[in-house]
Amino acid sequence: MKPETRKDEIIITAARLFKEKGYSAVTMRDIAKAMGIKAASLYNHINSKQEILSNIIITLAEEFTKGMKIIMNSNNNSIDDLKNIVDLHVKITTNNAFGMASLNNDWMHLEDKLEYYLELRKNYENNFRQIIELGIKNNELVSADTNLILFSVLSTLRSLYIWIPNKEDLQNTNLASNLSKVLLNGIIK
Amino acid sequence: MKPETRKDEIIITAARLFKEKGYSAVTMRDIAKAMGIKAASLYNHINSKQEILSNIIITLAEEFTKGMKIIMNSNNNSIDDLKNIVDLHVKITTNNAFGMASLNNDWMHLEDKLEYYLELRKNYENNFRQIIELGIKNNELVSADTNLILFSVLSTLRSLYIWIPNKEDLQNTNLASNLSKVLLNGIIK
DNA sequence: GTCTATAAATCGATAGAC
DNA sequence: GTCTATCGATTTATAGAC
Repeated sequence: MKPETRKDEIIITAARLFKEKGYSAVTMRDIAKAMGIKAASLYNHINSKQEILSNIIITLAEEFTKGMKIIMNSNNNSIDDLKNIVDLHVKITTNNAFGMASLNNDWMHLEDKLEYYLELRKNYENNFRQIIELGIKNNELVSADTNLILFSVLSTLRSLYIWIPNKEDLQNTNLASNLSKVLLNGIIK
Repeated sequence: MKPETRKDEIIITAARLFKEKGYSAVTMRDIAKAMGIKAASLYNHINSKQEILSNIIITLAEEFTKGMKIIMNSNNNSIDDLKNIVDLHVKITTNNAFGMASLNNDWMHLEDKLEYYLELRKNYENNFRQIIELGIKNNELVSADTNLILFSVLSTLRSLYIWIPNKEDLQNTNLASNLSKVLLNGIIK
């Protein structure tokens, strides 16, 4: 996420602050101060605080939608589909960990784009669930409750934005493949 | 979490609203309105909005600390320790899912109690890590990266508050034991 | 224990100069 | 593209009547 326009710069700065304190607790003055300008100047590039949030979240939600579409259209087995989903989350989160915080925690503050976001999220979860169900049907996955598996795996993937920035803790090299192993095979020897 | 005093009632109402929109986006008027009174009346029972948040979060953090202490003092093997940790999270979250949202998402808005909270969380994670490390050392757990296992399991447990209230999705009966199976044994057949 | 009224600070956003 | 100045609305919290 390199800023190419002044608008991008605002969005990236805002995403970083939103991650620290959440959308509602960050003021336009906070964003401006972090950029070394005054709050009024922001409005020469964006129309509202809401537009910043909307841009952060919808951009990411559409990336996930696009990635999931490719996975659904492949002819892989369920295990490989799941590995590709892990890859997708690691890749998007590594590229924009700050924005992922807004996607996870501030989507309810969307206004115009709230319904659209909820639609994208619903479709994503339904596709994810479909992959799990097919895996169970084909005897590739254990026959545990589908929603329990979905919840367990997706919770970990959605929390990646908290851990990925700490490069000391989690070596990013092969993070996706190591995470897939833990999620798929468990942790018992 | 049954309200016994008027103060409890305020805290429980606030926790429900904090879960929906986050601490910063909920006003004292919102809380009062949900209780059918005026905002000024709240101050006859609590001293500040901050005190409400602090009460919600610290109560829960101390419950986890207490539960972890019991687990650490038991002489179980690592697998049973992990199962007991899952039980602990399911139990506390089932009892107070709304409050868990604040614990996870609004801890950074703590003021006086922020340091204390961070201390409790650090100790909890260190104990958790110790259990995992011992499990790896004793050949009970796979020798994956300790922090990766900690991250993966803890992320799922911390997200329980989102899913547990949807009783349709996740049957709460045996949730803890089914979740332990998925987390420990994975999902591959 | 709840109310009305209001203080003091801060919010998002706009107008207009440079 | 950034600034100063400011508007109107909203925030937490208090004072004092009932």
